[in-house]
Amino acid sequence: MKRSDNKSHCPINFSLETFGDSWSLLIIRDMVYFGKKTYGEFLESDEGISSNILASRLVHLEQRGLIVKKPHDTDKRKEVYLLTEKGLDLIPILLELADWAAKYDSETDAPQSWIAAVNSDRKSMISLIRDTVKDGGSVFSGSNSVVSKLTMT
Amino acid sequence: MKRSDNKSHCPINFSLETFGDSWSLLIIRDMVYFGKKTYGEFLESDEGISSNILASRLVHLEQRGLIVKKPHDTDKRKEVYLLTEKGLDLIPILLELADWAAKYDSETDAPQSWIAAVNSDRKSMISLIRDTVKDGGSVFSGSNSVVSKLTMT
DNA sequence: CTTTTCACTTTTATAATGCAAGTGATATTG
DNA sequence: CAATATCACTTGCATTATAAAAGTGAAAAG
Repeated sequence: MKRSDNKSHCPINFSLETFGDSWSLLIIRDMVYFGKKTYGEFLESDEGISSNILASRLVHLEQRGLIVKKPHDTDKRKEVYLLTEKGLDLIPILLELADWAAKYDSETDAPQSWIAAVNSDRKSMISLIRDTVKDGGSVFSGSNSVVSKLTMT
Repeated sequence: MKRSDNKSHCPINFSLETFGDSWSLLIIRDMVYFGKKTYGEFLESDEGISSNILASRLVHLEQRGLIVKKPHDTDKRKEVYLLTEKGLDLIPILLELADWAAKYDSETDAPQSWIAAVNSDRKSMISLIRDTVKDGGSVFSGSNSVVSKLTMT
C-alpha cells in the first residue's frame, strides 16, 4: 500500500484508496459494531489479522484522519483508538455492505431483525448508531449498545 | 486472492471477500457510471488496471455471480459483460462510497449536483439508476444516461 | 523483584501485483 | 484476398504486499 497513490479523483477510487483495503474496514467494523478500541482487541478478530498488518493499517487510518490514537486513561501501556467524524461517516457504508451480504450470504451471521430494523428507518438508525459510538458504545457489544436500546437480539 | 477464504461469515467480511478488493469495485463503477461492457473498455480506465489483473477480476466477479459474460452480438472477438441482479444491488454501496468521498475529497471529480440529486431522493434515484443500467445505459455516459434523463450536467 | 501484558517491530517465506511481451481468433484495410 | 490491426486474453518475470513467528521495551500485576 503506497502512501499517496492518487490514481484518480474519482470518488469511488478515493474511498477505496482511503479505507477500501481488506483490513481497514474490518477494523472500523470492530469499532462500530463491537466497540473495540485497543490494538489487542483488534488482533482477536475472527478473521485473524497479523500484528504487522494491523499496525500498518492503524497508522494509515490515522494518517487519513479516520481514527485518532490516545493514551489509555489508567493503563499507560495501552493506546485507545477512536473514530473521528470522518470515520463515523463510514457508518452508512457499513450498513449497505451488511445489507447486501445479509441478502446474498445464506450463512450470514447478520441477525435478520437487525437488518430489518436498519431498513425500516435508515436515517434515524444511522444517527442512533453514530451517537452511541461517539458515546463509547457500539451496535452489538456492551451495556451501552444500540441493540440493547432497541431491546432486540 | 484465494478462491475461498471464508475467514468469517460476518456480513462486512463477506462483502469484502466478494467485491471488496481494489479493482472489483472500479470495474463495477465503470459499468454503472460509464456504461462500460468490454474488456478493452475496462482496460482504458484512468486508474490503469493491468490486463492480467483485469482478467482475474472478471473471472472472480463472474464466479461470484455479480456479472455475466456473453458473446458480442455482431463482433465475435468481443465479449460483453453485464451486471446481474446481485451486481445491480451494489448500486447503493457505490452511492454511499461516492457520497463519502465527495464530502472529504476537496478535489473530487463528483459533480455536486449529482450528489445532491442522489441525496434528495435516494430511493427513487436507486431504482432509476438500476433500471437505466439494466436497459444498457449508465449514470453519466451515452444517450440513455441517468443524467440526461434528469437534464443536468 | 519476577513474570505478564501490552503495543508494536523485525525477519523471512510466500503470495499478489504490475509491466511488457506474447498468442490465437476475428475484423478491417488496401 | 492477402496483409494488418484489433480483441480478449495469457505468460514470464521483477517488484511489492502479506502472513506467520519471534522479538523488544515499557508498564502493570503478582
